[in-house]
Amino acid sequence: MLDIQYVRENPVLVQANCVNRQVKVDVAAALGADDHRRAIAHRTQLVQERQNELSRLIPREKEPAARQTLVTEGKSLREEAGKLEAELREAEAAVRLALGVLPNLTHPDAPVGADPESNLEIRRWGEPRVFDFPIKDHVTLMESNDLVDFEAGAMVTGQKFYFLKNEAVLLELALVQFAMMRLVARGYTPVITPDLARVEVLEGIGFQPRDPDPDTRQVYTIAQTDLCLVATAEITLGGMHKDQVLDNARLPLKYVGLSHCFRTEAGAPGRDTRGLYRVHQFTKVEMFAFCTPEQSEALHLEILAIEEEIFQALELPYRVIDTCTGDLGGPAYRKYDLEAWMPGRGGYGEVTSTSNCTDFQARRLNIRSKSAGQKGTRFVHTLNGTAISCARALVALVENHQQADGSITVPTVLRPWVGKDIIRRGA
RNA sequence: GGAGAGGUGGCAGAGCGGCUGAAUGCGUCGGUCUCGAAAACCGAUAUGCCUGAAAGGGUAUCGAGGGUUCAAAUCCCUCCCUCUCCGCCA
Repeated sequence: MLDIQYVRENPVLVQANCVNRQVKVDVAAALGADDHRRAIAHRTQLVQERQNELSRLIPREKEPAARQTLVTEGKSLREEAGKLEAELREAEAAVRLALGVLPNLTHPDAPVGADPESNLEIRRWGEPRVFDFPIKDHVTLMESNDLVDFEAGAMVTGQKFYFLKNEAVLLELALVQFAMMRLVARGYTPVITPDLARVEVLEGIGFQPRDPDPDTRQVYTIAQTDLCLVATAEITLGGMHKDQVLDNARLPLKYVGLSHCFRTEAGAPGRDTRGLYRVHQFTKVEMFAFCTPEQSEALHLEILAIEEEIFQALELPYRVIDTCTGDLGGPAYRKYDLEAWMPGRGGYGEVTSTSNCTDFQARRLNIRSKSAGQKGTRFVHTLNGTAISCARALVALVENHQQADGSITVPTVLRPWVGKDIIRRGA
C-alpha cells in the first residue's frame, strides 16, 4: 500500500507509475475517496470534542435543569457520533480499496516496459553444457529413475500434485539443508513457518485472497475459516512482526524460512503442464529481511548475491534478470530473477526471485521502527528472495546433471546428504 | 477438550464510572555535582490522525469487537491470546 499522503502530493507521478506498471487505475478516484474520508473524519472529531467537553461540564453542573440540558445534548451527540462512525468506516474502506490497487513505486533504474520482453538480462554465469547424447527432460529422467510419481499425485490430490520418491526425496532435503546451512552461515535466522496464514496477513504482503473470482484467485482458502494455504513463506515471515515497532539498532532482521508453498496457478492454465516446473505444491527456502530505508538497496544486492552463490555451488548455469516495470507485480519496487538453464526446455527458466518491497508491505502490516530515545517511527523496508525453490531447482538439477545412460550426478555440495555421487536405478 | 486465573506504557505494577494517556518503581535520555565515574538530586521519556510557520491545541488508542451511560481502562456480552491444573494426542 502506498502512503495516501504521498499519493495526494504526487498524483501525476503515481498515475505515470501505474501506466508503466500496466496497472489501469484512476488515481483521481482514490484521491476523491480520501477527500470524502477526511471530511467525515473532521466532522467526527468536532463531535468528539464537544462530547468530551460535555463530560467535563456535567459533573460540575449542580443546577438540575441546566444539567438536564447538557445530558440531552450529550444523548443527541451520541447518536450523531454513531452515524458518523459508520460513515467513516465506509469511507475508510473505500480509500483502502482504491489504494489497494495501486502498485508500489518503482526504482528509477528498473527497465521500463510492458511485458517480459522488456526484462533486462544483466549477466550470465556458467556455460550451458553441450551434450554429446540425446538429452532427456526432467520428467523422463525422474520417471525412469523412479524419483517421482505424477499419476499417484493426480489420483490422491489432483493434477499438478506429485509424490517425490527415492533419491529425489534425499535431493530435496539436501537442497533445503544446503540452503539453510549457507544462510545460517550468512547470519540469517532459520525459521520453519506455518503453512497457513490469516487473510489479513496475505493482504498485507500484497496477495488478494478475497478475490471472489476462482479463476483468478492465486491461493487456496480453507473453508469456514479466515485462513489460506501460503503461497510462499514470504507471507508468514513478513507477518511475523506485524503491528510491531522494531528497534533500529536491531535492524536489519534477516530470516531464512522453510515452508511448503501452495498455488492454484489460476491464470496459467495449460502453461508448463508437464512435470515439476509449475505445480500446486512445492517446498521452498525463502529469505526475508526487515530493514531501514537506508539499508534496503544494499540488502537487496546481498540477497541476490546469495541466490547466485547457491546456484553456482549447485553447478547450474543461470542468468540474472532485472525485471521490467510491466512485469514487477504490485509490492515490488525492484525485482531480480535468476533463470537457470534448463536443457529440457532448451532455455532459461525462472528459479529464484528477489524483491525489494520498500515500505509497501510494512505499511499495510503496520511494521515500523524507531531509534531508542528518539521521537517518531518509520515504516521498515521489507525484502524477500528465494534461496531454493525445490521443484524448480530439481528440474534444473536433474536436467543439467544428466548422463548419457540416464543417470544423474549429484552436485558435490549435496553429496553428504544424498549419500551418493550418482543417481542410477539399480546403482 | 474441561476447570480456574489473567491480558494496562520499554519492563514491572496500581487504577475498577467522570478533569486518568493513565499513580509508583525500574529502565532510557538530558542536566546538577565530580578530575572522571558511581551515588544522590532535578527534569524529560508512547503511537497514529487533525490543526498550526512554530510553540502549542484537538482527537483516538489500557488484547479485539460489540453493548450500557451525558461520560468506560473501569460495568455487561462475544471472541482471541497467555498462564496454572486435568484430560487427550504426534
